[in-house]
Amino acid sequence: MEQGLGSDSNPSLGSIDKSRVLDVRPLRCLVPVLPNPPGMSSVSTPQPSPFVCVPPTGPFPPGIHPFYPFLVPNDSQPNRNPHPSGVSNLPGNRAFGNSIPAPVPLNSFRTPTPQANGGTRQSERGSEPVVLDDDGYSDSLNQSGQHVSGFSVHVTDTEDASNARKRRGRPRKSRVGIGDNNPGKSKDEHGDSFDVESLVNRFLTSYKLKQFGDVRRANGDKETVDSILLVFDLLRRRLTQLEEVKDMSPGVSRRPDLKAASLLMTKGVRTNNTKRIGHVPGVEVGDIFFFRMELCIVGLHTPSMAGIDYMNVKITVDEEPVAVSIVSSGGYDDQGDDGDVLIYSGQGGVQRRDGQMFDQKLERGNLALEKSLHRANEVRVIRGLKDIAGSTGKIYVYDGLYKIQESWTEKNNSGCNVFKYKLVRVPGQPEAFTLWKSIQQWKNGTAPRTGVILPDLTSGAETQPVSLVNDIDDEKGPPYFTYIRNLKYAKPFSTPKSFSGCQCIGGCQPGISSCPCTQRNEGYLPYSSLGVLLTYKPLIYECGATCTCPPNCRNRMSQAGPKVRLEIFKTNDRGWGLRSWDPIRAGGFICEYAGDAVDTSTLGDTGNGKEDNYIFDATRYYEHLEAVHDDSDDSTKVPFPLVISAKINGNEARFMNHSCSPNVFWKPVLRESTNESYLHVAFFAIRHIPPMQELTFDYGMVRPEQGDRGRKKCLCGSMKCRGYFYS
DNA sequence: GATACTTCAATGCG
DNA sequence: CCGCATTGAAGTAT
Repeated sequence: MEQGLGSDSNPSLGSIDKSRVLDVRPLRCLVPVLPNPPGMSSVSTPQPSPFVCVPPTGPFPPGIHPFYPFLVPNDSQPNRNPHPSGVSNLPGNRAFGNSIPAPVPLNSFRTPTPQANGGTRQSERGSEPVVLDDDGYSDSLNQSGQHVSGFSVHVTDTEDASNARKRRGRPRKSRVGIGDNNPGKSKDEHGDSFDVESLVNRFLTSYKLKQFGDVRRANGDKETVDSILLVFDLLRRRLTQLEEVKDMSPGVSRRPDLKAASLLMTKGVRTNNTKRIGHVPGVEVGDIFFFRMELCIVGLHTPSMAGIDYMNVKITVDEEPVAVSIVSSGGYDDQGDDGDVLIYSGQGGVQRRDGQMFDQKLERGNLALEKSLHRANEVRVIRGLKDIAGSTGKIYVYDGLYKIQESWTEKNNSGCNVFKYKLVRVPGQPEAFTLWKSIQQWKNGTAPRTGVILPDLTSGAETQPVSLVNDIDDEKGPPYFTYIRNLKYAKPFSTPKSFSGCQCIGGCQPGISSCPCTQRNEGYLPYSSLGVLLTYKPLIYECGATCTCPPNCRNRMSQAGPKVRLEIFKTNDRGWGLRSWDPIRAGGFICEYAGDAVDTSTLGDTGNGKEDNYIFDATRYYEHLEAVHDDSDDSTKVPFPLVISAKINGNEARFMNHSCSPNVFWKPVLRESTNESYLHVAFFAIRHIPPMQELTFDYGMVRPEQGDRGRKKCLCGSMKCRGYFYS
């Protein structure tokens, strides 16, 4: 099938377009020279360049297009390349046979600690030294050891802020005040701009992103990356909620993702701003994303649409483009089913207006990939997959570093030349994309999940099975308990005045102001259509027994049970734990805490008697995980006396372990009917959670009057670990 | 420095 | 559930 035209790996093919092949011809052994990487001059680490400066010498070899400014150095060049992996005999160099000296990878900035990405996913430690001030802000240190801080949001001289000024001066359709022709003005009349602007500021304060120096913008760390992604998605969800109640005026597209990113970027809130080859600090192999803009604001892949990201690297006098990352998500005819191998198509060759095809050219990203091939540089690979949960939309998986092994051109269906690049994953990295493939096989039955003790703990009670797995030792399972779907009450939590419920046909919809359930939630539905939490309110009002809407109403999210495929598994050192085969996006519903509601008036008597390790206590002190809530209703911060025991009856939530750096939080949910109302506890993802990452939440601190009962040593291993927790 | 151009998005409609 | 048109924003190139 494949034409193999102009293939480096198939030089024997005769009838090919020679002129085209010429352009693809490998660059010959360029010696990397990197005295001072661009963009780093002001903040560079005081580290001498390991590279040797070799000026261009000699004539161009015959056949080499003069496009390349470099020449073949003589063979006595010293090789002080610090890169660990010896690079030689790359198939891509076959066209030049054995006379090619080993290509030397071009390093730009070294990721401060490659370990941050090479270690296990469990590690939550940051990759850069961070110093805590008195004020608690984690500022980086500059070269002379001084704190770099004092970034003022409105007036700075940073590149980002000046860009922001430029943008502000020019009217843009995408500004947040929808339909507002004077962005930044008339905030009184356009409530949205004011609300959103103050909301952003509140987020930035809460997540310590206001003190945001150039250093932190240039180089990220885990905490910074997490915070930025967190704020991005909180903003995006709130904007979604605000927009979905409005009528769609034709010609205006709803892009909360772009708006959220734009709001952050105009304030200079982004990180890993300086491009680099190799890993990006704060982003781990296996991390997942749901929007291209997320990749952009954390510096993993900066183009908002294009598939190839590259940077110009200075070699003596000239510059040379080198690829830093690619996104493979189905836009072209890539082949990546082999897991660790990816055949990536070059860019271009299609007119976006009319879809007309033509030959791809060796320019831009294609040229950068070609250079990276002959430099033997590593390229970050992000794999885009279809999001199974939401039929629309994609998931982007950071699959780590690859090396380009060879390149060639092919004819596509229209007979036009397309560049192809064969990338092979650098060994020794944590499993990422291949794990997704394994899970897919577990699901469709083509490969067994090892260590399964019980395929479905719920016995079909839930729409998704919950399996019990132990693939590390002989333990046959936790002590016996009865699976129940919901929290059980001996008596109603409270009796409301009178709540007749809604009559929404086909489920509650946004923007229906007459819906009593919408009214209870102050005008907005608390969940998106995909089951993602949109509201910041401290209490969610779901539809209850007297509502006539169907069970799949989106305001019955926690009643419907888990939508992700959960697994109870044996951990290394913390007993049994909970994790998900499916990715969970930030704000995504996971499950409720089922069990028996404990009569708190008698808790003191019974609690001392026997050990109960399956207690959920909502009366404890919990840190503000979201750190924000609408200031309109402080009154609804309910200190409700709910205690649940899941010792005898319970669901998968009873296996969720504690962590001082959790990825899950809980929120109270009220389900009301005419005469009774019941309070429940629902769990949601704090951030995007990749498959098979353990789900944990903060068990909270007991109040002083509760004593030290249940205090245990914490093994969560996070950087912020308190050292203990209360079971 | 402004402006044009390119681009493996994301959405909503028919 | 798809194909299609539409609106987009960042970064690079001019």
